[in-house]
Amino acid sequence: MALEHAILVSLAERSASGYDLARRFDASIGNFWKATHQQIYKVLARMDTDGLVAAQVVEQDGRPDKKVYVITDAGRAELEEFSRTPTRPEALRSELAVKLRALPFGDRDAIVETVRTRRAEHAEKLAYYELSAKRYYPDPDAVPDDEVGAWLVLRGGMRAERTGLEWCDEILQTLGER
Amino acid sequence: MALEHAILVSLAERSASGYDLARRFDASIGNFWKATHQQIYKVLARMDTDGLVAAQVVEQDGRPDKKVYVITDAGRAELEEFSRTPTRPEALRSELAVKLRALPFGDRDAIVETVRTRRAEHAEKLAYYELSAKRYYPDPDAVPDDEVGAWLVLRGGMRAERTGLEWCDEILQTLGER
DNA sequence: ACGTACATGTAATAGGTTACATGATTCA
DNA sequence: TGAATCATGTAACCTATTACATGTACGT
Repeated sequence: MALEHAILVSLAERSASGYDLARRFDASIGNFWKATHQQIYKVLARMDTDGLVAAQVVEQDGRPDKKVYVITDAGRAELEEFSRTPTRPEALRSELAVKLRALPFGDRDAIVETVRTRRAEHAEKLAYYELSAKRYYPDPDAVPDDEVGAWLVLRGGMRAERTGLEWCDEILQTLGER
Repeated sequence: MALEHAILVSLAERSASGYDLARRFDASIGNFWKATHQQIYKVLARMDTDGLVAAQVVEQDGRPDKKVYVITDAGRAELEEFSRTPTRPEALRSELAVKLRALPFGDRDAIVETVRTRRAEHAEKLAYYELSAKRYYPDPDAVPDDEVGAWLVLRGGMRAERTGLEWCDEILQTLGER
């Protein structure tokens, strides 16, 4: 399971509570790995019993107590081990593709509308990535060594969104001509 | 669940046994929706009891009997309904991205090797798609109306592979410089 | 008075993977 | 004799989603 490893990476960068992690999975990490808070709490609990992370209860005033999780040596070892295991090609599942194949058996206008919506989603995400890039890495030739990974992931995200957007345009143009 | 719909699309195109479907999910449909034969048999059985498909046992000589599944009217209605429901953005999960973020905590050489492997996979798949395109759609301006969906999906596949490949090149170049 | 942020979880269900199981035919 | 193709499934397990559940503090 790679959610485990995504959490380890996140905790290696900075210790956090389950709640904090859930927010990270809504933003930065969420750009390439989605997870809900329910799932995070569950996996975190198992990782705790497995010794990959250690929890420390922090009392706060005016706010509920929180459990701050810290990556352990075993966790760091697991992360290193993970980096050494081969990654198999991602099993892709494109519902949009299923719908395109369903064109002869479905509602063409509705499918076109779905593509328009998808196009807007790609455009929005691309704009967001470009803004992040400008903000955090104003000079692409001066990205700090320990942030190259994050930078490359951001670059990948931009590429993927741009490609998705262009694909939508091709679909709309092709279907519009007929 | 969209596996259900992928199966309906496939059966709408042509009736098939579970085994046939499993092979299609290894090739054509498998380019955008993965499923194993175990999963297909399970879902197919449920779809049968739900009345979306109907099975007919065909005896063969020299080969085991097979159950040929045919899409029913209810199945066609479900497919049309599916084409009308909005599709939410795909929840992406990129293990490669997790590994890139793990660069400061892992084995750099191993990660680079993973990227090289991934690059080769993209190249292979791209070549395969391009061959398919040349074979089945030699004239892109003369794609039959009922095959535009399939053609557009193929185009999307090519775009995605090319983008993945280019991303790998960027990663290798960036990491090679440091 | 209402919504949002903070904070952590359980329970039920759905979806998916891996391993196991069987048996005939065809081809090298 | 052994591997590949045809053909269909069960069982155990893991992963993920959706719904439910609770309670404080702060701002408007």
